[in-house]
Amino acid sequence: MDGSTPEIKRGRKYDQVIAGARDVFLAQGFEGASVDLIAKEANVSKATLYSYFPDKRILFIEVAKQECASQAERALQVDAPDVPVREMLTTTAHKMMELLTSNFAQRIFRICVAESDRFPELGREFYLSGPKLLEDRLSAYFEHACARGELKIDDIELAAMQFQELVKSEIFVKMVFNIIEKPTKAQVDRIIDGAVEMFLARYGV
Amino acid sequence: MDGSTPEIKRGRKYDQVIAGARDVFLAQGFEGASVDLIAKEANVSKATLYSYFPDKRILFIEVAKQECASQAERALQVDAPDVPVREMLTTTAHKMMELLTSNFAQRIFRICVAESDRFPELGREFYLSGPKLLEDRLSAYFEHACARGELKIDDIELAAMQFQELVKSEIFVKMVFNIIEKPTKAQVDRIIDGAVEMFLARYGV
DNA sequence: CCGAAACTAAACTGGATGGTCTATATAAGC
DNA sequence: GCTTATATAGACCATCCAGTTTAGTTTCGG
Repeated sequence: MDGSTPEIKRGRKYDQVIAGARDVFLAQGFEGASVDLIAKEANVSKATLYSYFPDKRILFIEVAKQECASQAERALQVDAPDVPVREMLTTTAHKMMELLTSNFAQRIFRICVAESDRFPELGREFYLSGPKLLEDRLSAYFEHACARGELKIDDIELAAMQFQELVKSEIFVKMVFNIIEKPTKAQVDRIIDGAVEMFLARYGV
Repeated sequence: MDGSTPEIKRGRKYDQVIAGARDVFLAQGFEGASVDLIAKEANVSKATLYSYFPDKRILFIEVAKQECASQAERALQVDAPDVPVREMLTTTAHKMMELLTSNFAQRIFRICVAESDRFPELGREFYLSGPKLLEDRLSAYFEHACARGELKIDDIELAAMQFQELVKSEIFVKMVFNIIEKPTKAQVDRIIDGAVEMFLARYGV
């Protein structure tokens, strides 16, 4: 989307390095990923890698930030403001669920949680490009819906967060902790219907 | 509580080892904690430590499991079945919030998330002694309240999970990702009141 | 086609760490 | 006081890994 990554770049194999690093970090986490493996995976020599990035940490946060930003944008679209509320909530919830249950989201979530002590800016990045982004989009929609008289909400931000949490409910937690592998369609529908119903009971007109 | 830990134990400095290991693992995670440091922290020689536990992994899951089990029991009490619903929801939410925002909970959550791939049983343990335990207790209460006619719930388990998620909403996430250090009283009240209100709007009579 | 810039493979350094081993010391029961 | 079980310090080993260096090779603009 932005054509060129600003700061530390130079040289033609930059993209290979990033791609290789992404794969390895995603699969193994920060500690687990060895620079040798990243270099091999990227089909690049270690020296080249180190000519781009002064050290492993910087490579890591570069990759992680990039990944957070790109993925969320893709998946967290919210319907146009004029779609009826129930429909909008349902489709948004399904999109969320798709993302939440993806292998990718699970992995990056785990890494961000684990490393957000060592890399404070990483936690922040994840939050902004995930939960916060969606909150903003939902808020914008809710604003319209309130104006239209379809919803009645005092604290719009709160409502947006609540909806997110309701959708995450159970399934995400169970997946993170390896209780289930993938939810069945029935499980998903139960959670989503429950979330929509609850939301409308509270904020519907 | 149980007097003696069953399997791998032998020798009189066992408790010291566990205590030292708990401190170090909690502060540093699995990889970050070196066995030398644990031994030093426990005032025990490395040889002694290895005479109790065949390796670091086993020491780790022993400690982690123990910690999951003990802490949750303490904090996740739910009011007696005859307390009015609104009151019960509010006090339970406050207890949850206390636990969720504690340094301890943050640390162990992070560790369990990070390591539940490497140690599948750990994730399971955490889930059972945390979210699942509370779900069961809430469910039991809700059952009574339904019978009493104070609530009307079809899917009680779902309701219990939903309430938990609503309480966790925003604050827990923000803390995990280092957006905020500790919530203010105002923030807490906003979330909890919002959760209770929403729950009652959906399931109140 | 030449020369600089980018890249490469692989050896190497230095440091950390899990786990073992040995030789010694304390403590308790007899 | 002697025996046995347990604990101790710390040296030691093998492994792994981040990061550097070197000596040689590819790529590509001019």
